[in-house]
Amino acid sequence: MASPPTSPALRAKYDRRRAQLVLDAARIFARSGYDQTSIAELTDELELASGGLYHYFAGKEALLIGICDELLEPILAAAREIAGGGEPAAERLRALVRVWVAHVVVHRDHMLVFQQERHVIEHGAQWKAVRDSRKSFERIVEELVGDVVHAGAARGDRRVLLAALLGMVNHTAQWYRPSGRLTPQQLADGYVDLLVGAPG
Amino acid sequence: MASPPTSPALRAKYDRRRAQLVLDAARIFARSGYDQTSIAELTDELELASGGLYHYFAGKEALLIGICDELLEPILAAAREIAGGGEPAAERLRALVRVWVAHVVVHRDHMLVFQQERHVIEHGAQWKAVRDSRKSFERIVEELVGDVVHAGAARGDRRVLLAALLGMVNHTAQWYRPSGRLTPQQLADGYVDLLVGAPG
DNA sequence: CAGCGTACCGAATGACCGTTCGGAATTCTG
DNA sequence: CAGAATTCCGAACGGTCATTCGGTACGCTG
Repeated sequence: MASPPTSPALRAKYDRRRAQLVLDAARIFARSGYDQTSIAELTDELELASGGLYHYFAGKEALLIGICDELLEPILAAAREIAGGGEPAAERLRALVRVWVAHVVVHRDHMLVFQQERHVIEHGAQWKAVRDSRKSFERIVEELVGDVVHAGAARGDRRVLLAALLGMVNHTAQWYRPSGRLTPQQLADGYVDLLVGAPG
Repeated sequence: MASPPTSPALRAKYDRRRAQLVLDAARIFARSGYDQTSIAELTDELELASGGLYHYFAGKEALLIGICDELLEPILAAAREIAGGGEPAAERLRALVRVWVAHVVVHRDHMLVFQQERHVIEHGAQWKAVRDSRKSFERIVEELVGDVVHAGAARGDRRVLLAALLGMVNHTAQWYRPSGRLTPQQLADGYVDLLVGAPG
């Protein structure tokens, strides 16, 4: 991999190009699989020669790390902000699930790749940062669910509620299509209503 | 791949050996990834020379098909039986989720491999049978959820309920460990209680 | 405009991988 | 026990893959 440009203007352009490549790669990997997609196929679709890719990434795995970073970092920051607010726990939970579901819907490709390559992420040495981000996010959700339970607003065991919530939202990437009739917010509210008690 | 033995006694032994290999392969693939695991690594752990594997399987992909079959066929049969019973819809749903969660817990490795290789299964030509099984199962769940909604026992939109249920149960494979404090049945009941209305 | 950093190219390379196959060893069968 | 079927071996093969690197063209900077 070449070093990024030194001048700030060129550096910004380099970063933008790099981020776009990550975005496109996520789409391709989500459709065809990370391992099953060769560098040749990938660069064909990216309209880049195989060597050109290595101008931006140290290797194929660096692309994967880029995809995970684009996925995890924004939602982790949003979650910290929302969970730390002063509103009642049930309201914070609803707000978090709303932005979370919206994030999953927008980053569907990233999610699919992330889930596909779960075992690499869980075991590889250079994946610690990604694992930590994921764990931090889940801990925020866990605490928030605990708060809701403690406030008496929840409908079940906190471990079950947490597992159910993580499952519902993560699974959304597998089936949700923006062309459907449910908006992300309706979906998020539907999920939260299952957890916190509301009229059937 | 060699033909299976003709004599019934030997055929049974052959089938048992084959099933055991599928089981062990599921564990190895779940841990290390289907694509990232070479035949050499796989056969090392199976304590079988690389050539020996091809006595039982036409190729690496046949192993994957075996894993999916072991996963889908029993639960599909059970689902048909339960969903077709005469009990009230909510009871049938609870019964189904109980055996489903138990099945997921026992076949955790199969589930992880199945989810990992989602895109292969969704797109490959020789995967139609597996896709159909999966689709059949989900349709049974979908109809049963619809029945529960129709009976007035459910707590939300039927599309949301279906997505939530599929998400919760499938996601269980990602985190559940038999050494934990929740039994599969407690977990299943917890999931169902979220959907059908019960005291908070 | 000079020259230099940046962006990209694409053939070459070496490693690895799934599969094959001839044969050895073992187990069944009559 | 003889012959046949079965089970397994493991080196060899052809193909594919990620990565490298010397080189070219472009565009920014001074």
